[in-house]
Amino acid sequence: MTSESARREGRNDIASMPAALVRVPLRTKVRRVVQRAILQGALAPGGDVNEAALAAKLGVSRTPLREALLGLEAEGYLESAAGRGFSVAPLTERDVEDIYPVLWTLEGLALRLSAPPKAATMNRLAELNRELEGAARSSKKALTLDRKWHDLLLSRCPNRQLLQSIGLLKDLGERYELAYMRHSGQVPISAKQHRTILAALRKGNVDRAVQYLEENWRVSQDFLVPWIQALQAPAPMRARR
Amino acid sequence: MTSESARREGRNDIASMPAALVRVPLRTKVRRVVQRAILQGALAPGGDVNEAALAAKLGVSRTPLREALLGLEAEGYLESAAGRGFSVAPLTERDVEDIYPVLWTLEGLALRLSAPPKAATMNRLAELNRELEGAARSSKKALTLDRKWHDLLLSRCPNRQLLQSIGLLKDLGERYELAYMRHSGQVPISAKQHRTILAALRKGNVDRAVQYLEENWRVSQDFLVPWIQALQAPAPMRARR
DNA sequence: AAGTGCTGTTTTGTATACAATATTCAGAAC
DNA sequence: GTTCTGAATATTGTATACAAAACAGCACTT
Repeated sequence: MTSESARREGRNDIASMPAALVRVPLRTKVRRVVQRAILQGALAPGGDVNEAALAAKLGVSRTPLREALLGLEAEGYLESAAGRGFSVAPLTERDVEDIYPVLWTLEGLALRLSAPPKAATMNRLAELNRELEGAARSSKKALTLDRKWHDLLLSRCPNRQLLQSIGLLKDLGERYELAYMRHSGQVPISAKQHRTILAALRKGNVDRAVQYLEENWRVSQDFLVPWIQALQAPAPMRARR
Repeated sequence: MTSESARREGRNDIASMPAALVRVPLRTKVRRVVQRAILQGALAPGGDVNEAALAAKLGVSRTPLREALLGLEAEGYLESAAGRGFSVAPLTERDVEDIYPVLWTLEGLALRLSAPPKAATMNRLAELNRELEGAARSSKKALTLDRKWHDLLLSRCPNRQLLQSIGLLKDLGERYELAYMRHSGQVPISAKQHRTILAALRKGNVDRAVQYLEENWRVSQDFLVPWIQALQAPAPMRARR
């Protein structure tokens, strides 16, 4: 519409130009880097963050670093105590038990709100799932594929707020999944649930699909909880600091 | 436990002392102030935020102010475009339609996860609701009471992550409700739904209670959507900037 | 009159400086 | 040897400084 009227009047259509020449603030880049460092465990859970040292390592000043850290704190990757700076949020059983129920509930809502997926999407979902089954159970690629699958599943959900919340929670969960992967060499993926979800959707049975979606996430939780319990039990000797 | 062993050894029990002498960072105080300014409309929706001016007005430097602004951006009160700073998030129909469904879904989950409320809590809820019915329909106090009621309803939910998300969403919603109040002199409260929720809970019918909870929030949404539509429709002449 | 290019001013984004609080560690007291 | 104390050090929280954009105005062209 814009473009048509513009063309009609002999002007160029600015609105539909290729790219908006993005200027990414330093704080944003820094944040991505630090977030990856946390996800990959390079910054150990529970460990303190030394601002000056980290800023130096990244080659930036403390200002954009702090802004990045504050953002990561808001998302739950970091904690901060007044006067003693930031520390990496520890991996806790409680967090796992808190995060996943919210996650599956929100994904369920998102699925309910979504327009029925197009046939092409359904096929792509099935294809992705086959890839997933083929991928090594131990590979990080499996996690990426799983994430892609879920994102595609919800791609027609019109509720932005919802999708954003879901994304944040998934990232938080991924932190645990990655840690689990590094520890056990495995990764909690369930291509089986994906198939049942798709089958239910093909029949137009959204309730069923939502139910399987919940089961899908529960698989992850059931992998993680015993692992993290074991992880935290063996060190009861040292008093807390 | 700590206190007993401490007393036995003749030391004072530091751990159970009255207060932890809280040192609140400036960024936190500033954030509260700015958040209130946004909620009360003192910072107009869509308007730009001039950092230097605001910092001067608050009597602080730009650093803690910026940290506060970034936090408020993460929560959805502000937006920021690279290179041109912060602006107050506009009030949009879309936001209302996005926020409330997530809100009632999460509150429903929280209610399901909660242990059955004690008798004393039930009585207090009923009492609060009577107060609410008594409060002027137009008063801000009604909003406060409503908030209190919901918080108490979910007070036994063990999922922190969930409660935090709910709190954030409620604050966002409150921004619309306050704006609506300032505009129309009324406030979307439904003490009726509260009664039905309590009745369902008394019968142990959580499903029913969750259903009424959804209706409760839908009342707010149904108040806000037409209002905001009317609010935005009258100005279609001016091209967007 | 609408558009263009220049110039001075604002405003943001980042870096640095400084003050106050935490932490550390050597030595004293027990 | 352990626990306390206090000076030395490190680290955070906030303020200020600076550089690079963005913005606003204005003469100039057409």
